[in-house]
Amino acid sequence: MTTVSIREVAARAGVSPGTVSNVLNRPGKVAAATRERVEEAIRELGFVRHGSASTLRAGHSRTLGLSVIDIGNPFFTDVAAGVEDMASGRGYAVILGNSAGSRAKEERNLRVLAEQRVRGVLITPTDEDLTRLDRLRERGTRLVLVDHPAHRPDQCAVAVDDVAGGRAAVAHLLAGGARRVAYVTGPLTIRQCRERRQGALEALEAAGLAPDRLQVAETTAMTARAGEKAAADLLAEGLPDAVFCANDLLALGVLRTLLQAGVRVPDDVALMGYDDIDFAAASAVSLSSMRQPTYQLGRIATELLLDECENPGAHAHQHIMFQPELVARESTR
Amino acid sequence: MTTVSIREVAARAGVSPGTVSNVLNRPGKVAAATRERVEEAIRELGFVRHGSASTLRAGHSRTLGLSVIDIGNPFFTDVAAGVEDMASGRGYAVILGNSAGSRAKEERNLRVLAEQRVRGVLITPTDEDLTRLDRLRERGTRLVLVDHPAHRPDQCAVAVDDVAGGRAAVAHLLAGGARRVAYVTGPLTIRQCRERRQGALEALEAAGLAPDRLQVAETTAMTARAGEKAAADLLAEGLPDAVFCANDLLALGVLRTLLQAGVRVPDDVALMGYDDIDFAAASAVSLSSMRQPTYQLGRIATELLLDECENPGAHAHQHIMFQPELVARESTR
DNA sequence: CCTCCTCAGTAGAACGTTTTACCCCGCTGC
DNA sequence: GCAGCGGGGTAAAACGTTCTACTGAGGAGG
Repeated sequence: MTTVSIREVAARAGVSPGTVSNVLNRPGKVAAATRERVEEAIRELGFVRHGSASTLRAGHSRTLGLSVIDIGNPFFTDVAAGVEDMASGRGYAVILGNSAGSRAKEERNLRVLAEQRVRGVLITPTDEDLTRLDRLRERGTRLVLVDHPAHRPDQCAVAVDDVAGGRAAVAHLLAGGARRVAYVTGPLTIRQCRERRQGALEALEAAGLAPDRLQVAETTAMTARAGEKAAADLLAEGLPDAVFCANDLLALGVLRTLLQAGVRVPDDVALMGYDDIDFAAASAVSLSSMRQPTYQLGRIATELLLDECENPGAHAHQHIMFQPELVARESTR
Repeated sequence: MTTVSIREVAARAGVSPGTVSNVLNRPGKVAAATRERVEEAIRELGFVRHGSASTLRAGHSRTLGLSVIDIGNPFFTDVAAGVEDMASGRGYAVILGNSAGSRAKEERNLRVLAEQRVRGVLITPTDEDLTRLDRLRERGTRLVLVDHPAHRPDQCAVAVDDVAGGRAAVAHLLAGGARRVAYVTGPLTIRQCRERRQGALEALEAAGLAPDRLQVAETTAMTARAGEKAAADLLAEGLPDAVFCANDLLALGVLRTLLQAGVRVPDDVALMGYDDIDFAAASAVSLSSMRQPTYQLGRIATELLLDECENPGAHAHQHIMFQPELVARESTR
């Protein structure tokens, strides 16, 4: 219970508290002999630096905030794993916030992060109104957008080209012979969903087909359960030649429902997901999907953020855009 | 950049800093009129409490630590979702640590949590040596074990009965006619893996079969990839009647490899997983599994932890043990 | 009229670091 | 012999809260 402070370490090592602080933060500035004495005292007393005191005085912490849309989605856990690896390798802690697609929850999480005075924030925003993010930046919190393009030049962002992804996915379905395609998507307030639709439309146009060949089915969540519901609706309304889903969770739900209804995939209906989560390859009919470099996304975003935090002068803002990759499996054979 | 402090709020509202603090922490102690003046000043200035200063002075923070074994495993993300919901509902932030099964990484994460002076820690330990946890406790950090039974009475723990789970799983396989069972498991240093094996052996014994009917295949990780490798080995050595996997990720890997090799599941080999992750039901052959109340696990553990933190006097330590539930699907028909 | 209480609020000392300004000492160069 | 310098260290003032002890003001009770 009694927590040992820098002062006691100093007393034991026969130096001043300032020197202990130097050993902790700028070991080079301390003579080798004294440094060893201090380090020994630290070990003997089991001293652990009080992060809050340090943050308070130094004006910045060694924690990052990570705000994601759905922690249950393997896409985001892969991103989170990348973030966590990079951050903890550099001695930073990560505070996780799950906005669960709700803007209110996202705001609550950002508030918590602001109170904690995190050094920087990695965020996949739930919607397009990024002014509240500017407010954070004004208060000195660095920000990197993840899986979202930059909304202003003086900012880092790491994203994947969703229009290209949607285009490639639907082009693939059309190449397989489909002429009527359903797009099962999460809320169109989500940028990714809109852009993938945009790409889908471009693919139709490139094939000389009218835009109304794309039948849009919007769900309220991007989960397998929502996918099941959407598939049930499709069954009731009449099936298209192919279904393109805005992510793999939706696609797995669609797949499950279609198979249960005796629909053959891909013979009756071809199916494409998005994200290429690990489970896509293991599903009942293995799922074609658009692969994204998720883990890399997390790592690189974190690297940019830490660079911006630690070398504010030299830092050059970057807008990185990855290209997704088509992975064709049974569901579109 | 210039951060507004409690002092400026006080000046604007024409009160002392102490009163502002009271408005923040004990609104009841302040007359309604003054409180409103203060709240207005807070709004106008965009004041956000400095969490570190608060922690430093008050002696405890409003953050919890969560240390899990594998953030890529849906089992743990479900737990994490439960933790996050409960914690953020009560105004706490969650610092996430992924030990990735490595003890060294777990220790590094715990160190970070100690520095942050988190109010309490939720942890699924990577191994059985819990003395380092006692060290945390001595320093005043409350601790709740998640998916692990308590190692001492003065401590809360929320777990699921793994011996019963292993027993039920293998009993189910034996009831289906299997006489030789392979147990594909992660490192046996992990308690869950050992106890499920124990249960498996008990099931054999109850059926009057010798323990050597259980062929143990130990992998280095509990991932789909490790499962694929284990299945390849089984194929080389000669297949058993049934395979019981220590978790669903392993089982999905095993399934994928078996099917690719032309083995029919369940006709040639029956297969059981563990955890009943969402994806188990959607796999090529839908997977029988042992369901655990994951989200509840996270919620309840957090509730116990917060109770212990906030009412240290009244708190009664609890050892909660859930029972897993058998979910039979195609892979064991 | 005096004492005692409660209510509402204040002043000021913590909390454990980091940082700034400064000191001392021995050495170098002239 | 002395100015100048740099290495190694110290003292003390912050940082923004919370908390403890205290002050007045207004009643209530005797």
